Amino acid sequence: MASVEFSKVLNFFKALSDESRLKIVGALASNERSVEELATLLELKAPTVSHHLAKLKEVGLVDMRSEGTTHIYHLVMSEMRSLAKRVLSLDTMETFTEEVVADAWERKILGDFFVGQKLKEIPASRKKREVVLRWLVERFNSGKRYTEKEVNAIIGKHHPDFATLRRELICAKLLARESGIYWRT
Amino acid sequence: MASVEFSKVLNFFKALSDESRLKIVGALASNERSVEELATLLELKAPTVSHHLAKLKEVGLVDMRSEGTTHIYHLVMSEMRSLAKRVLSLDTMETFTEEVVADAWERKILGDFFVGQKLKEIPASRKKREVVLRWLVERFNSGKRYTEKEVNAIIGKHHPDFATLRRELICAKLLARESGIYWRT
DNA sequence: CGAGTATTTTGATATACATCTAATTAGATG
DNA sequence: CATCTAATTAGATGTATATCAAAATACTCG
Repeated sequence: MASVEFSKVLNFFKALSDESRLKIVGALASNERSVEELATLLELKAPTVSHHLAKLKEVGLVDMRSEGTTHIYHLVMSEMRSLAKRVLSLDTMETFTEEVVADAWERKILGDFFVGQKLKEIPASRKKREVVLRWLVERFNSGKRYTEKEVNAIIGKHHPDFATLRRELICAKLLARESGIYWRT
Repeated sequence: MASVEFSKVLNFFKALSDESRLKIVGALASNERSVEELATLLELKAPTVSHHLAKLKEVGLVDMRSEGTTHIYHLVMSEMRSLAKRVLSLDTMETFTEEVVADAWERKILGDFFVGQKLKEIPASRKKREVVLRWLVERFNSGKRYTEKEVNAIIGKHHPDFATLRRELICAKLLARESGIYWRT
């Protein structure tokens, strides 16, 4: 379900969505610093800072080197940049909700409004109506030309009010008409 | 305390640090969508989605237009880009922990280890010792040259173990020495 | 090895907030 | 105006997690 890319970006945001952690990153931006040092700067206890640093380390935004018993943390700018760059990309974001799911809505609507081939009623909302219309227009062959009678017959198989639906199809630019002849756009 | 810049960036991260909201952004990346549509896509109830959209709108990442009773939301890419760009900047981050606070740590150490002008003990940790040494070197005039006896006397006013401290000052490159003569670097 | 210091881990507490249902508001339709 | 649909708001509940104190671990030095 959730791609690895998605989790990575989500964890990046989670890591930086805390006031203390963002301040830690700020403090490390100018200098590497020890835990106690950060605790003093942020007016927090050492265990709290340690906890935050662990989270930042988990997503690779900071790293540590030991000097005696002192642990000195520093930013990993490459990771910072790489993640921020990814966020900038529309392409990346689009993958967050997979295309498969993209039709879930339409399928639901069709399920709601159809019993077999019969349209129960014409949806009131424009969005839903559009889904039904796109389904309807599939009953027509691309390229083929239809008289109004033929159009009415085809639509009529699915709902009695063929006139309204025909008009809607034109309005939605799914069908085109010229001097009594209809065709798919 | 917290600059407006800081809050802006923090709220940006907070807004995107939730799985559902990140998916919403993903869904809106390819298309504008209604509340109900998003609810179907994410398998959430409409009120939940509404709640998330309100948060995203608050930070300016999405905006809305009404069409009948339907509210259609869309991404505000300019805001997205502007905020993400800001995050990339080291300069921005450095302002998160203000410079004023930057000395808090050093002041605390000095308070901990000094009683008046007297150094209670030489800090064991390198970091703390360095702070004390930087304070000590301030007792010397820049440019002036000192004999070892003079150096010992000055340091001796603050702590009996002038020999250790003198060596440390050299080692930390705060004082320089050549043929028995010392000066500030 | 024993004492001291820096850090981390553990456990407890409190707050923030994602989610849901139910109730309300607002627009459209007949 | 009554009704229907879409959205939002209010209220309730459960989960996640920031924080701290206390205990455990790791390293240094005499």
